[in-house]
Amino acid sequence: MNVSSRIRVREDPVVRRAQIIEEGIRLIGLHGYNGFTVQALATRCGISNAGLLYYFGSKDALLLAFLAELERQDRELLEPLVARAIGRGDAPSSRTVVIALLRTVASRFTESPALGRFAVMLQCESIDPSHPAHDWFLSRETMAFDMFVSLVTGLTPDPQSTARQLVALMNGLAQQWLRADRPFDLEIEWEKAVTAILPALFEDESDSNRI
Amino acid sequence: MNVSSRIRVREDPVVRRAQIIEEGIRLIGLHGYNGFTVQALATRCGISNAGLLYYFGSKDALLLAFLAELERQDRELLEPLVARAIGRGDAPSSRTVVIALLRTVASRFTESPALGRFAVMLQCESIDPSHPAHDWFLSRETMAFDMFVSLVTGLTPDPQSTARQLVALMNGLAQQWLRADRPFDLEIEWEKAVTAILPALFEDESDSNRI
DNA sequence: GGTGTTACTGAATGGTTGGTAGATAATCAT
DNA sequence: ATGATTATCTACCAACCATTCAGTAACACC
Repeated sequence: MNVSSRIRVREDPVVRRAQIIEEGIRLIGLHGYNGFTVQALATRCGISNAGLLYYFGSKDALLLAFLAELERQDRELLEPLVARAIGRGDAPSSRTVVIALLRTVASRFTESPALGRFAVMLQCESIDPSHPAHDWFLSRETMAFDMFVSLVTGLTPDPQSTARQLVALMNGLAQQWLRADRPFDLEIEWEKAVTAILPALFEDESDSNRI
Repeated sequence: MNVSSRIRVREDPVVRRAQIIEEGIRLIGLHGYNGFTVQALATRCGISNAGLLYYFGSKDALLLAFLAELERQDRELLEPLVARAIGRGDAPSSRTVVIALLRTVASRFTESPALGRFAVMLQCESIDPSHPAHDWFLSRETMAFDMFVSLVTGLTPDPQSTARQLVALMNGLAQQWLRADRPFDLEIEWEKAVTAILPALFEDESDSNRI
């Protein structure tokens, strides 16, 4: 099955790159890295196999580009909030900022499900130490964990465990939501879960740093 | 790379089947169904490609056998507890039985990590509707969810959400534990998490069915 | 020790994979 | 128009994939 049945279109390289990355993230989110083929991505972009590899020389290079895009979007969305929430690292974070940050963590999924699915899928697939994204996700998870720890410090007696629980909950809920037999509202369920795990966050009393 | 360099060994079919299933679960737990090859499994079992398929005629048939084994072990471990915990469905479950059941859910992982890894891996990979295990895991998750709902009813004001949170937590914690950069004690963390999500379960007051 | 059953092998199947080389056509600068 | 650049194509490759089939050797029983 070749592409020549259609007229050859020559796309602006910037646009094509963006298209490849977007569709690639969609495909890997669906089938994982192992279940994903260069051919399938090329077809979906309306170009040939070789045409695709003209931009990204190999399957691994494609994966790296997708991961970079994930990191870029993450940073773009979270960085300002994290900066405000963690601040100098000493001062306790303002509760409203923590709440905003936690909300954002969930809305990332509802606002771009394809990227969320991509992250969930690869994070699981890359448990395998020989997976090309293993190290990447290892460091990503470590960073996320540390971020959560400093976020909940002062709001819970055991920040390590609470942080771990929050990370676990977000992943687990997202996975349920993606399978979505009888779909549910992810943001509402996430808020309920955070309330259960971190009740101090929503208490009205002004003696905030107790517990 | 063929097998003939060694003397041909003829194994008891029952033993060989068990070996194939065990090693297969190990391999899929590592690389997922898509990243797993019939050749690799055969090699690891010390037989040829064709020798493997003499037992299970196709890659899909292998997967079904592995899933059946997962279900078998699950049932063997959980069924007596579930029966005691749910009972007739009307009577509220005794708290000690619920606690025991929740503990078992976690110790499954620590006691046979390979099977746990297999379940986690496939559950994620099978989010894809075209994955051969998609339907299987859909019904499995539904059943687990319903089980948890009837388990926590009477112990929490919102059984649906609490059940969802417990399922999410178990999956999320297990995934963190499997990646295990700085490993942690899964059973302890699970107990902490359950305590946070379901505090009524561990309260000493005897007016158990409140909240 | 011969015979039957069956666990297993080697070799070959056709299809798919990621990747390469050289040709070609669309666009741009002049 | 013309020529240079480059995005994309066709054609091809070797490796790998799951699966098939005709044999072969290990064992059980007599």
